[in-house]
Amino acid sequence: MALPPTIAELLQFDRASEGVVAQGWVRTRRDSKSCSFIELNDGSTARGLQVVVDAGCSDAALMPQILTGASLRVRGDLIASPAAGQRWELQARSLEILGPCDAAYPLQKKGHSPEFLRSIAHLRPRTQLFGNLLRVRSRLACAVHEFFQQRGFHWVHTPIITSSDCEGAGEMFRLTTQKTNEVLGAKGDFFGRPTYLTVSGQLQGEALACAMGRIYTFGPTFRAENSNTTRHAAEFWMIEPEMAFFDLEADMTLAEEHVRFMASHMLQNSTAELEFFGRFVDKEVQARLEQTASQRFERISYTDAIEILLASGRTFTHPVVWGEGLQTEHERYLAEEHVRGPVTLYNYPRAIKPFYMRRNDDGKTVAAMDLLVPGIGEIIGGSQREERLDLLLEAMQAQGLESSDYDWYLDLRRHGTVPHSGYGMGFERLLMFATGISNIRDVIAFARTPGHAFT
RNA sequence: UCCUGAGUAGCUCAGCGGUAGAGCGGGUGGCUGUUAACCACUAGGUCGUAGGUUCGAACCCUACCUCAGGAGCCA
Repeated sequence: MALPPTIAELLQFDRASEGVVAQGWVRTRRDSKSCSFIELNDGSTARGLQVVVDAGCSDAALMPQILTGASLRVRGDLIASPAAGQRWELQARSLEILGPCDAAYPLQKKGHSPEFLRSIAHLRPRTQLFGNLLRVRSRLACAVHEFFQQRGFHWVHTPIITSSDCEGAGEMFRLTTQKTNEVLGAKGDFFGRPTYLTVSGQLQGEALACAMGRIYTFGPTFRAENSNTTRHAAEFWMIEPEMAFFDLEADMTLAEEHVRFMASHMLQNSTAELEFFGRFVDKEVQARLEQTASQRFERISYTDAIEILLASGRTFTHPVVWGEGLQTEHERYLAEEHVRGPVTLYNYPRAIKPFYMRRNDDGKTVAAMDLLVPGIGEIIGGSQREERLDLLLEAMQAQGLESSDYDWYLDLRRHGTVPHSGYGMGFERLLMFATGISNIRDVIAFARTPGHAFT
């Protein structure tokens, strides 16, 4: 038995066709003396199907009940549209209301504010904005796999439940079956030790890379930071490649190729969605993607970046000092004004970076890199990992970490250690870059941020 | 968590000391192969909550709640 066709499939027909069935939700209805026009959408495509119901149609009497939001099944003939605006339209023979929709339906034909749409997360997927976003999200997720699969990477699955309480990436959500007053990780607790939701699959990813060569993870990640910004969520999807025999140079090259690949993919495969985002969300989005897809990325060492900032003649709110982290205003200046495009910063001071990053020969810096894009800021953060046991132990000690907590991780350096590198890319941040949507809460269907875990 | 701003009709907002308004959406009628259609009429609001100032508060003051933007942290 054939699958019911989507509207996207109907619109791709190359000839008129009698007796087709279309199903979907009503976006708008317009009445004329001789007929009514219904725009029907089923999520398969940005443009809906125009259904024409002649006044003489046996089901024309249903028209007053066909309000925005109602779900319909329409049988009719797909014909070339005599009017401008669409190639095909469906001349209805019969209509069936699958689910009526009353006047309390909150979505209208007009645009809504993102804040209002967030309050109806279960209905906002029916808007054009979210339909377009969710289709892009799906395609770009596949594109991530294409990118890595073409380059000999293996997709691995690192655990979501983790027992290392210090993966070096922020506050963690505790996971327990204990009742309120019992101790996390006590004897009766499920795992018999404290467990958390993962903040990064990197450490396990290193173990897998030191066997499989090139691997990547792509899955949910959890951070319990009380961050209230347009770029942070408590639950987000992260892509973390980890490569044996890659130094920082190769790591940066891969990261740049990755961003460029995603930009090209968006331009080639999501043209209808991109046009929508360019019209209603961000006029610059297409130009930015084209620039990213074609331009060579700049690379600037941290030390040179400090020089550039000092020479800029700008007064920044936060002082520019070698050894301090770069503030958002500094990163914005570098990406948006100095380079005017994507830029990779590398070789950061040792003191401000985690223990696992590889110490450079100067003794002062580590082989770390951040890839910044205009408008979003950091989209990728990565490093070459410290593969030398003695230096790794030294770095752990300097940061007050207990080496016995990382025994299995240190073991990788004891048994056939190799130079290796990796990075993390925030998938939602990539989507923000690809669509121009400026708030992370609007690129994930059901966003989790501090105080918000509804739906 | 800190700083700033905002909460008025289902939605987007105007009103900023003197009897609550518009557009959209809903209803009714009209017009038109329409394209976020158009025209007329109509229903719809304890002005975030609780106090206070005043003859009188949506408007001024205080506290709280909620939301947004910026910062920190980062992906």
